Amino acid sequence: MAVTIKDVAKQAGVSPATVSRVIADNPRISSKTKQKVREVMEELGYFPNFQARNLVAKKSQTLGIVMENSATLAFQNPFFPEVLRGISTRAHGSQYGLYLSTGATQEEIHREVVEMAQGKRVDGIILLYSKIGDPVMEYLGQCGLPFSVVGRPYKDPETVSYVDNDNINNAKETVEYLIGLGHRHIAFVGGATDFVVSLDRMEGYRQALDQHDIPFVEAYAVNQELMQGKEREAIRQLMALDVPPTAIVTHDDMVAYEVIGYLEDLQIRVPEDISIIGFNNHAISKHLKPPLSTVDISIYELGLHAAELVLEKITDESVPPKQVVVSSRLIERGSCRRL
Amino acid sequence: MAVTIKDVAKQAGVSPATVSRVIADNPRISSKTKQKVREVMEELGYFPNFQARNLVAKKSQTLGIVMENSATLAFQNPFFPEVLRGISTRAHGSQYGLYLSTGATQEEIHREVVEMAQGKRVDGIILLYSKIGDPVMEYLGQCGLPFSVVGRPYKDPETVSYVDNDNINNAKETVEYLIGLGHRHIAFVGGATDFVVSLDRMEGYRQALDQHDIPFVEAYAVNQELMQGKEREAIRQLMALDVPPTAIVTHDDMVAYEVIGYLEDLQIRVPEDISIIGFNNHAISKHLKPPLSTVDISIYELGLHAAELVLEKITDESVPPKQVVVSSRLIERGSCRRL
DNA sequence: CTGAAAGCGCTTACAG
DNA sequence: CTGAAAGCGCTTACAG
Repeated sequence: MAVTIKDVAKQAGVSPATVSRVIADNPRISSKTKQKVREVMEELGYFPNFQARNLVAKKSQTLGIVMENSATLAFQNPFFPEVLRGISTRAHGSQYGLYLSTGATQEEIHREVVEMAQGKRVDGIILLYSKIGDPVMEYLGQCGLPFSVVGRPYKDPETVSYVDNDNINNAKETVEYLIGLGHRHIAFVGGATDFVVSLDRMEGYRQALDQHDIPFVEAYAVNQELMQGKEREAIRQLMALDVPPTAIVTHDDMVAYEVIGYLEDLQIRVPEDISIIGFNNHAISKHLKPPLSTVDISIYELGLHAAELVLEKITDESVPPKQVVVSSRLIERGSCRRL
Repeated sequence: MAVTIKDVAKQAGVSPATVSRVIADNPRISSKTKQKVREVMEELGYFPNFQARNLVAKKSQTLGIVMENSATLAFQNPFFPEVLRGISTRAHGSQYGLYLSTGATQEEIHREVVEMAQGKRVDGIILLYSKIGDPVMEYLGQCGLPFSVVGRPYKDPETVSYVDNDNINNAKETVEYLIGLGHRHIAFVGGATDFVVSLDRMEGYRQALDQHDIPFVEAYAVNQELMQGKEREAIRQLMALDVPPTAIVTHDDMVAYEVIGYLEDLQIRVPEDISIIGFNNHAISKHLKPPLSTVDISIYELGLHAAELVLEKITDESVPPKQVVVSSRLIERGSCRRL
């Protein structure tokens, strides 16, 4: 059996209550007693039982991390480890542990979150994505548990603490960068349209076109739903248009790599024949040929702030919801050319 | 306050013990009572408190994941999310949760592991790396907590449950593949030499050379310690040798990308002037130009088995240590050419 | 400055 | 088939 507070108490000739106070470094305990108890703890190899401690303290010193695991997408993308690194760093600084959701479907995730919250497994939750009509976000909003979101909530964003990039502006500036290079026929390959980030980037794309009096061409705007897994065919069709685009903005570097591959198969060269720009600045993007121009979104910072936001809420429930915008920057490399 | 077992008991007109038994689906409870209790649970929105339940059950239904976080390396590498996906899938299947270590230094990690184990925070641990003289592994071996390792332990491997690739053979076959293409001057860019996987791959490299009567050239074998962060310079020196290599094996795809970049700066083309092969088959490697030949090590499977192994140990402490070898395969793409 | 007692929310022999 | 009681390992008013 593991050594408990009672064993220490007996050995040190004090009461369990005193041992408990020594652990908490209660100032009302004499330093002699503290020292004695600490020696015994050392000697017996005592370690506090978290379950017991958390049960009475009504907290867990743990943050729940909820991610989209469906289709293994979140895991494939380097976004996840990097945001986790940010969260981990901040959580560790406040002695918080990390508990990961493992569910694959939306239902499983939802159930897990309810269990985490109701079962008092975690003191707060970080939601790593924001999608439209998400029951998980809905539940979090109601249940009262502190939480933060990476990404702007679709509904009532001002009522929740979240961290995000200015995705609309990012996309806008990205498109304007291409316009500045002389492009007028710019396509956009977006992500799943139930994610807010996808909507925002599409919105920025449209805004940029609008402001520069470039008509929005339906066929230039592609997204995951439209492609239905047939990315190759979608790109083929895009390039087979009467007026094919001279530049493509993709919502993620990984997608950019794929698109570049499809284009090559069509004997279309980047950047000679077409310019490509990505998003998220993966670690390998600079090693590509041509090196991929992209938008760095400071993923690590997103994680850091997400953790900071929940931790704030946990420390003081009454703190009003807070929104943090993390800066992004366009990184020019070799995948776009001036027309 | 959250609703407890007592509230349910009162409302249902039974004792708390009965409610507890209904939760556990104890067969000795009449189905009428069960139904009634379940209705009340539903009605009141009851959820069991994990802390309390775990305290008495002396288990946590949680697996601890311990990773190397130093220098942010583990996080950058796609290995981590993929192995986590495997673990997550298996753990979820057995209703186990995942608890992540957050420490950055070896000392912090060690302390965390001791806390996880002694504090009964987790029922078992998966160690995501194997290095020489690792105090964490040492501790795990002694403390009696079920654990498994991704990677062969350096000391007494037969006494611990681990999953690994046959790294020696992988490297050997990789080198032999290059020999088969007519290469005789083959360099090896390895990882940190305190990781067992690095040693193994180096060993396989030497074995292949030996068996084909190719002398081992000291200057051809580079590793992380030797380079000391000056990878570019190391590659320059390598190529400036009197007899420069005609092929380079790198211990990870990410390293291969970098090396390719440095080579290009030296006006050395891949695969025309030199062949390159990587390890671990990152998702983007196929999109590179040239597409990177590499060794796929079934990372997802590694995670799956690692979880399986701890879970086995947790279910039955007496089960003997088990070793699983996960298959790997060389993927020929465009980065190597026949001499 | 320290201890006895109650209690956190649950489970599980022990009775009946 | 069900309940009363003890207990998991800790913390924290309440006394003194």
